[in-house]
Amino acid sequence: MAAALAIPVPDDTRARLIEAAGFVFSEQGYRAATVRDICTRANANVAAINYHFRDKLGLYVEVVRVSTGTHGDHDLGRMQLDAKPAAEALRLLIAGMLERALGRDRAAWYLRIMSHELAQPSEAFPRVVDEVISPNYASLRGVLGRLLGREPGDDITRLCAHSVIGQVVHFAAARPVINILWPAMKMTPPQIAQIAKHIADFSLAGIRATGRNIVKENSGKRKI
Amino acid sequence: MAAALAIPVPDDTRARLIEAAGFVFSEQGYRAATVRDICTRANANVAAINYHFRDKLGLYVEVVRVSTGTHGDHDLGRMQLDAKPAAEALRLLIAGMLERALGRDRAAWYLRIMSHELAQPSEAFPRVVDEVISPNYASLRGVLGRLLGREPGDDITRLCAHSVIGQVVHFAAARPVINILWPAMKMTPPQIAQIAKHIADFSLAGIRATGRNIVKENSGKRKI
DNA sequence: GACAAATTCAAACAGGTGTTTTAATCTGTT
DNA sequence: AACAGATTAAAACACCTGTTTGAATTTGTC
Repeated sequence: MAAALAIPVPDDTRARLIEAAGFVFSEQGYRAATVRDICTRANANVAAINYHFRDKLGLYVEVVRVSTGTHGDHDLGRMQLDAKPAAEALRLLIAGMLERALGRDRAAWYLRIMSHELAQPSEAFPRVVDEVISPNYASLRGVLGRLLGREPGDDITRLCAHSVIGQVVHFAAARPVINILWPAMKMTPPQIAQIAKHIADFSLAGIRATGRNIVKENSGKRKI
Repeated sequence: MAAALAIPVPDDTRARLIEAAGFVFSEQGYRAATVRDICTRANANVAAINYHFRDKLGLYVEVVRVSTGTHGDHDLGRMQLDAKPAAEALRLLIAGMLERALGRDRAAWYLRIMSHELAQPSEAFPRVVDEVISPNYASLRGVLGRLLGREPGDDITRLCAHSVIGQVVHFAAARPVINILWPAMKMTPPQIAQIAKHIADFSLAGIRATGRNIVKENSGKRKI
């Protein structure tokens, strides 16, 4: 936590480029971001990107690698989700994703870049899905499977997983709209915690009801 | 309904441009779409856009205007939501949004363009929010307010509204990722109906639990 | 200090973008 | 048929994109 504040402006060009690129890519997405903008913010020459990362895409995958390596599924792994009650694990997962997504530091890059990939897949899309989205999706399905008493691969489990992801991603990605529609919502830390609590409460009720209804309707296994 | 199928390829250039632009804008967003691509699909000259709509932005706002005028909040108004039980109204709202968003015809433009605006606001963003998003947001909050026994402007009502919107938008916008993570989900009409039912069940349970929990925690009015 | 490698820099490149221009063509009216 | 206006067409425009070039500068090593 303190370390992030201790390295506001790295001294070597390569690190400065990653820092600036992480911000710009997470703000505008891969395609809309321009190398000139990134280089200006990094106090570097236009040719620096091509020298250090071969091309724009090379810089992008490096940013993705860095942001997931430091704050991605490794973090989720360290949470030791399996050792906790499923409901507690879900609350931690949601709060963790939301805080990272709405923060201003490097930890925020990861989910914002993902939401841009959702809206407009880049050339690195297959790789991003495989290395980042897929494992996190699996973790979430694991927790939800325990809550539902179903397999992680079950259709019901998957539907619930997407309901949770959709809420988190929406609060992270739709901030410009929310600022206009709901001016009182300033996304301050306590407000973020409140949102996380809401999503968790809302989702846990939805998950429990979904499990109950499905069982009620059809007491066997059900496929869509 | 039948009328939409009766006009697959309009004969005059202006209409063909709107048709092609609606598809391209909803697929790629305002910025990533190119006028040359649109004109090629419309069998029109590159200069046609500037002649008929002044510039690219003029064509865009016209597409937005058309898609909301024919299938936007007017449709929601025609649903006569107030005359129905709140839970029923919510189910209709969700199913309506999802079908329009995942369809292939002009009705799909509207929500897809909105999701692109969320990820990357265009120059027309304030206008789009005012004329399209805001009224639909109000309709949804009205229904949710009835379910929760709260004002449409209440913080709890707003949180629930965003939970519903987030789920719908996610299933509409994240289709490329879902195709990879969940190959069995082909988004066929029956599957879309199943998703709509899931979101409605999930959300109704979440809404009821949210109302209950808030009242339980604090029996007065509560502000975040 | 001298040399070689690594790094930075300004400039230019090729390709794509939205837009404008100017002439050609079509359309409807007298 | 002839004219005037509306529409289309090809070409060029100015600007921005990512990338490359080749020289200047810095850095590390003997």
